[in-house]
Formats: sequence, structure tokens, C-alpha cells
Amino acid sequence: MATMTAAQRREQARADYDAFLRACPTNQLLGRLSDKWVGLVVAALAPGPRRYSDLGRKIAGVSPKMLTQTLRSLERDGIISRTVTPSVPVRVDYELTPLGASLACLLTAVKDWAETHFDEVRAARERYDTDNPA
Amino acid sequence: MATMTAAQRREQARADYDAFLRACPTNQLLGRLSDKWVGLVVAALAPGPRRYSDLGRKIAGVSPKMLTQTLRSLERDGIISRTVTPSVPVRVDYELTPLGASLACLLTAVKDWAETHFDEVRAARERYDTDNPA
DNA sequence: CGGCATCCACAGAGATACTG
DNA sequence: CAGTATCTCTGTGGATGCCG
Repeated sequence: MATMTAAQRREQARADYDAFLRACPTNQLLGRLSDKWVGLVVAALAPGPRRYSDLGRKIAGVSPKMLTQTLRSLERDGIISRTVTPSVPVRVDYELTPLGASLACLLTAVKDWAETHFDEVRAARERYDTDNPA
Repeated sequence: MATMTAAQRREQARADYDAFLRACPTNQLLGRLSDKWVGLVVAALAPGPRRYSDLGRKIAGVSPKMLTQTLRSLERDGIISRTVTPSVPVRVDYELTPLGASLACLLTAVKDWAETHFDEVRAARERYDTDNPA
């Protein structure tokens, strides 16, 4: 039908684009990295393996649910490995896979950029906020 | 008081940690990068300046609101610059600043990692989904 | 053309309570 | 210890409509 509102056309475009975005590896990775806890978990595991509750303590403020959820998704993506030791009580260790280690390098690169340029960003923000008072 | 539930203690910890996270440049940057549209806008602007509605068409599926919001936050952070030409009708151009260009490099690094390792991630996912049927 | 204010709907974070 | 199941509530994105 010819009578399509702008909103309808955009909705259609968005549906297509969404599919495209979901298929895009870069976007998927960005989504993962930005998950609130992923960066922290990877950082916490970088020095070596850790147990579940150990992570919970190290990361302070994460709920059991989110910790599990984060660990699961990372495990699914092959970033970390999960090892169950069926003792009593149970013991579960998590550690970075080689793939996870290479991801940690990326994260470090991001961290370096952030630390190098953060002063500029801060300066830009102050300038902006001064020029555009609320 | 000594009688603090686990939840209360975690809430306290989270409050502290949240403050810490917000102060952390790395996390701020990650938050920015992962904003659904930031990567696309930066990518669209990488080849050269573009007009507002030009971006809207190029990015296909973005709502005016989100486009403006994204552009504003990037402008505030000194990633892009906004140039108004007061003709009739008005004309507004956006372009990457030098800082924005360096960010684009980072984004490229992420993209490269994603393209290099995405097969591994896909394989890991399939393995995981096979071993853990819903 | 470019942009903002308003309203709404939904995904997802988190609290709480329970289990192998 | 290491989770899981359920519920709720907020934040965020989108639609709509109006201004310079």
C-alpha cells in the first residue's frame, strides 16, 4: 500500500536493520562487553581462576542472579570455562579460556584509551556544560 | 547496627560500587561505545561530515529522538562537532573531532577482534547449545 | 530542516525465597 | 555452596505532536 506513514516506513526499516545489527559480529561483541558486569568478571578472572562466591565477593554488589547470568553467557560464548568439582559441598571454578584471554587484551586496550583520553573528554564536557546551561 | 541482612549489606556494597563504577573512565567509555547507535554514528561519520537527516537516512531505522540524543552525548564528550549554518532552511553538519577519530580507531580494533574470533564464538555457542538443550 | 517535550510500553535488573 | 524460580519496578527506547 502506498499510504505508509513515516513511522511505518521507519518501523519497517528498523526491522530490517535490527536483523542486520544482530548479525553483525562487531555489534554483538559490543553488546557483550558493555553488559554491566562482563568487564568486571573478565577483569576479576584475568589473574587466575576463581570460585563462584569468590567472584561474588570480589565484585561486591552483584546479585547472585546477575552473576550467574553473566557467567552463563560468557561460558556460552567460550570466553570462560566452568569446572564443577563434585565434593561436599560442591565447588565450582571459573577461568578464562584462551579466547577469553584475548578478549581481556581488547579490554585493556579500551582501558588504555579511556585513561589516555579521559581528561579530554572531561574537559569537553565541562566546556559543553558551561556553554549550554541547563 | 549489627542486624543487617545479606540483602542490606549487598545494597550498601552496591551503592559504593556504583559510585566507583561511575567514576571509572573505562566503564564510562564502555557505556558510551555500547549505546546502540554510537558505533553506527561514528562509523557513518568516519568518511567525512554529514548532515542530520543524512545520518538519519544512512543509519536507517533510528528514530529522530535517538539520533539527536546520541549526537548530543557525543558532542558533549567532544567526540563530534556540530556546525549550524543559519540558512533557510537551517543546515546542520556533524563531523568527527580528532578525539572522535582516535575513538574510531578503537572501534576498528574491536571490529577486527570480532571478525577474527567470531567463528570461535559461534562454534562455542553451538557446542554449548547442543550440550545444554533448552 | 532540525529539534524538543510529552507520554507510553516493554525489556531487563534486582529482591526475595526456595532447592540439589 | 552454588545456584534457580518468581515477582516487581525502573530505566530506556519509541511514537506523537509542536516549535524555530
